Order: sequence, then structure tokens, then C-alpha cells
Amino acid sequence: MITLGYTEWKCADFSLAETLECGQCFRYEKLEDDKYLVIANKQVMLMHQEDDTIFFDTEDDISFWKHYFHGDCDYKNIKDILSKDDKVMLEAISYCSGIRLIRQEFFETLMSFIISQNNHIPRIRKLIALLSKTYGDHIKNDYYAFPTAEQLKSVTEQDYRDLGFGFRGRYLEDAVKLAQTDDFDITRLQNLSTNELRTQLMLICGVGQKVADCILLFSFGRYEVFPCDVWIKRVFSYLYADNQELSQKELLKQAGDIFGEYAGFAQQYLFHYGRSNDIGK
DNA sequence: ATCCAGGATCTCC
DNA sequence: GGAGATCATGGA
Repeated sequence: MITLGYTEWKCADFSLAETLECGQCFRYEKLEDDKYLVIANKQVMLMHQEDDTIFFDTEDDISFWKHYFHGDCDYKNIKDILSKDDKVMLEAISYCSGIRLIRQEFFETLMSFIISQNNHIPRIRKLIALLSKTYGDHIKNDYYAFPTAEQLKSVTEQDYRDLGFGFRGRYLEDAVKLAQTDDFDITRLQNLSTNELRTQLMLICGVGQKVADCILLFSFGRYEVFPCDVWIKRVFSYLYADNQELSQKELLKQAGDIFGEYAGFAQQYLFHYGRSNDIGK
């Protein structure tokens, strides 16, 4: 394949590496020369970064990718607000100041974070790639689009188990079934309040509050939610609660009081900073 | 080898 | 409605 040229995108407050590798997204590969291959929107895109410019290996329109990487959001303003009078957050943000919250497709996010529960990130990525290769559309080389709910409609719990999804097979089957009902019509979901949407998502067997909150944050742009997983429990307790163990309810209340409408951004900075430095472990 | 993972559910009380 | 066991699997 002959590469005709790149399309450049200059974007401040953006690190491609941090954004892809901070745990919010599972469909990328790091290649040599610090180039990244990202699969989304039924396409495989090669990209790399030089200073504050991203180079996309295409001459086509890249408006999808600008939207995908939350290009219309002023991160400097958010970081200033979060780090004002908060030395802990200032430290976390300086560690990974280029994280952006990726806008991911709903069904893929739903399935991916069901798969994520009680699982390691490298294995999550492997299972998602396997699911895509088994049921998704071929794109090119060994890359496959994430399957649609329609493509998964007759896949059974046992099929998932045979592929290595373990106890999550039952959850995945239920998620596909419900995702195809009118109640899960994407336009209807988008018009729900955050609390209504969370309640709706948690009707799926296998979707608890943490998975629902990841979907709210990564797919519906509900930036006030604060997904609370084992790492956030450790990191937040250590950095903000004098290392005392907080119940999830108490932690969410405190995080909401401190970070307000930008809690989701704060969560990403804390998660990546804490996990990369083994904070609280 | 043994522990544990971007949890949720089920089963007790 | 809160604590504890259980769930599959493989990476570290």
C-alpha cells in the first residue's frame, strides 16, 4: 500500500500516548517509532504525534477523529479549575497533562467494560480483539471492527465461554439482548438524565454502577461521573482521605464534592497517575 | 506457584 | 441493605 500523505491536526493539551494508554480505550496498538494504530468507526487508522501536532495516515477528512479525541473541549480551562487550590490534583495533572477523554461508541463501550470486570487490561484487550475477529467485519490485515449487536444476536453464553470470556458470557448475552430493544435506542438514551441513564444501563445483568459509570463517561459524555474501581479506591483513599478505607458511597460523595462537574476528568488523571506509580498499593 | 484483576451477583443475615 | 463467597481465566 502506498501512502500518499498525512493529514495534520494541531491540538493543544493532547498526548496521543497518554490518551490511548490510560486505560479508557482497548482498541489500539503501539507500533515502532511511537506510532499508534487505532481501530474505531470500522476503520484502522495509523497516527503519530510530533509536538502538538497529530499526523493521521490518510488524506481523507478526519472530522471523525477530531470528535473521537474530544477536540472541541478546552482542557486547559478544566485543568486550571481542577488544580486550583488542590496540590494533589496539580501533581496528578502534571504527570499526565495530555489525557483526553475519548468519545467511544455505545455498544462497544458497553461490551468492553462488561469484559473489563475482574480482569487485567492486557487480557481485556486480547478478549476484545478475539471477539472482533470472531464476529466483526474484516477491515484489513488482521484487524476487525467491533461486532454490532445484530452480528452478536445469536451468540450464546456457551459460545462466549468457549472463547474464554468465563462467567462474563451470561452478561454479554444479556447485554446484546437488551441492547436490541427499543428501550436502548441510542437517541432515547441520550435524552435521559444521568441518573435515569445509569438506572437504565444497570438493568443489564452484569452492569453494576462502575461499569455503568464508565459507559456514562466514555460514551455519553457525562463528565460529572466518577467511575470507582479498585485503583480509584486505593488512590483516592491514599491521596484524599488520609489512607482510610472509604465505602464506595462515601468515596463518591467526597469526590463529587471536591471535583463537581469535572469529576470524570479528575478520575482519569488520578487513575493513570495512581496506577502508573503504584500509589496506595 | 499463588495472587489478583478498571466487578457484579447471589446468598446469607 | 451490608458483609462475604463465588465466578473463569491467564498475566504477573
